[in-house]
Amino acid sequence: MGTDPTDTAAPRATPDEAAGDLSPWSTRPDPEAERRAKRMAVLRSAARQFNEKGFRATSMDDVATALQVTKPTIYHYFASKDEILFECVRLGLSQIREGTTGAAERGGTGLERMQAMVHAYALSMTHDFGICVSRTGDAELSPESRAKFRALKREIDDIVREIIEAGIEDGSMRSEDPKIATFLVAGAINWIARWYRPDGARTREEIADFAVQHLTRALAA
Amino acid sequence: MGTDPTDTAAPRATPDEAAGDLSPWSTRPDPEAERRAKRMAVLRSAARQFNEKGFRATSMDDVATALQVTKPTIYHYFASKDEILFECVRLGLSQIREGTTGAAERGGTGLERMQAMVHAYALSMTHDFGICVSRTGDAELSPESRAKFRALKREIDDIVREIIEAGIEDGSMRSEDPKIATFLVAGAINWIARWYRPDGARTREEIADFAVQHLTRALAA
DNA sequence: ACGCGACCTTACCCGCGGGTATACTGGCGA
DNA sequence: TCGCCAGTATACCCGCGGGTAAGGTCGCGT
Repeated sequence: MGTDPTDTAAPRATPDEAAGDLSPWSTRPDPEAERRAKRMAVLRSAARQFNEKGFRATSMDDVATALQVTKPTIYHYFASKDEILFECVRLGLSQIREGTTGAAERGGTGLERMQAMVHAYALSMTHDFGICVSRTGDAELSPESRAKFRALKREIDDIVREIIEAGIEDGSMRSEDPKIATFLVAGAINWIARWYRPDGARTREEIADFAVQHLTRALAA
Repeated sequence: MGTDPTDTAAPRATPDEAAGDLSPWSTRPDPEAERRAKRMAVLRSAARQFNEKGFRATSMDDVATALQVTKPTIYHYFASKDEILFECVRLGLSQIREGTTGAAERGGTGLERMQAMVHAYALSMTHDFGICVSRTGDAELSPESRAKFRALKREIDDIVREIIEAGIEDGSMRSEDPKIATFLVAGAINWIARWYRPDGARTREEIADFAVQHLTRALAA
């Protein structure tokens, strides 16, 4: 049993000093990178099932069995179902934010930045966590998570609105009500998550490109 | 008790013949109109709560107590929670369909019909049952209801797409992919249900008017 | 060697909520 | 005056699912 010398690992060099844990030697199977990888696997699997069956209709047993483990294993990595959902939408929102802020900070006219922004945003809506953002209603989160969720979504809306306002200011765009225009644009993009299918007639990129074309036409001066 | 002659009704004329039940005399408190009114009250109350808290988070007790009755009373009028949700979305969808088909069948260019269609559709998304349509995911319905729900939604999409295609044909509109354009337009409109608040800065009509202006600009030739 | 701690299991708890069995009431027709 | 039926209530059932208690195993550092 325990006496079997399964010496599968590489030569274990005795760390000549307490050189921290950065040494590429040390323990082979990684300290906590594995933990993060497992957390990530849980989130991916959960997000996919949430998107398919809905959050409430997906039980923790569903999440666990999809990963071939049992429920308490999941709870070893996450405190609650709410935390899992929140992490999913947080990941989705940070991906969207990276894309949209990247577009906002690049050079060019407002219209050009808008084009880059729509492209990045639309692409995000075809990936698991982005879909999760669109499909998750405020009601499914705990009050605290809901507050953070709303704040993060609001950030995205603000970025979009600021780009539109900048475009109006520099004359490359026009709209009588940038606030409502923002909601309509965001709605068209968010809704992609509801109908996009990976095996559909169009690729992600084609959809994103078309969304850019269609949505900017409504605002171009 | 029962001897109290509460003769609140109009003079009860003895029906001189078995003249059916169409006579405006006959029994005062109506035969089944009241039943329909009560069913409708249940649906209204349920829809509002579904929109506010979400379908799964709204219990049948919630629906009942909001109407100052108890659960079995609700089940006297509806067979299941699923039926209630389905009736809500059916009402919402038929309202949308009336508006959009009305627009499709009126005269004028494709663009003009599109304007009328967007206006009616957007208006529907600011009313209880329309909001219900937008917020209800396929996953919350039973398999049978889900199939019907999808078929009805598909009808709406078809109407929108046909208007767009007609507009392209008559030269009043242009788009490289009417199918995806339909989804983007429908998405922008459906999403209204997610952010519209009756006490917001804009009235329903203002929002609908602006949606017309914004969304048709993306497709006008 | 030994024990400790990370990890994963089996087995369980318990509240919530959809739905029901049953019984009471009041009004209408005969 | 009797019974029937629509309508409503009280009290209950029970399965589902989030979350936990407690124990086993493996691999590491000492």
